[in-house]
Amino acid sequence: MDLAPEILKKFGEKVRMLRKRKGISQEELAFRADLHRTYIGMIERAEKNITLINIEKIAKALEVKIAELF
Amino acid sequence: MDLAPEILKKFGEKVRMLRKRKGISQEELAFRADLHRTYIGMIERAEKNITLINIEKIAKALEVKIAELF
DNA sequence: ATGTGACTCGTAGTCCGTA
DNA sequence: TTACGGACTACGAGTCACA
Repeated sequence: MDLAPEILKKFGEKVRMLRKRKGISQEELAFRADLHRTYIGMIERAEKNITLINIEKIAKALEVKIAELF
Repeated sequence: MDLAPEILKKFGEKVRMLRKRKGISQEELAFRADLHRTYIGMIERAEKNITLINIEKIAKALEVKIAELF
């Protein structure tokens, strides 16, 4: 991602907020979501255009509904 | 996509439902979302793991919030 | 009006590191 | 613990011809 669209920024911020609320690290979230450590960081920094399947994985790992991420 | 995960099926069905409710064709939706006609079809049939940016485009074209798609 | 196979190309996503 | 980099592979984006 060269230029981060608003939607990705919002999503990343939301993930970061919910992750911190749960008091876990990016690494721990990555583990729970079965995604790579560096990838979670990229999502929070809005550097990647995440796919639906991974959105679901993260929602489950954060124990929230997908709709709550928006 | 070889084997369609549940989340993609649900998403596709939802898009199709909302599109029909608006009484527009895949072609019309594609035009409004600035996406290709066949691509919309693939999403409704859960053949693609759609990314967040395109989810947003479709939500806008359907005039609903992203959260309403879940 | 929609489904499908085939195709190119860019990027999603992983893995190795360093600071 | 996180940011960021380079290199890599897999797969999503996007289009077409035809059924």
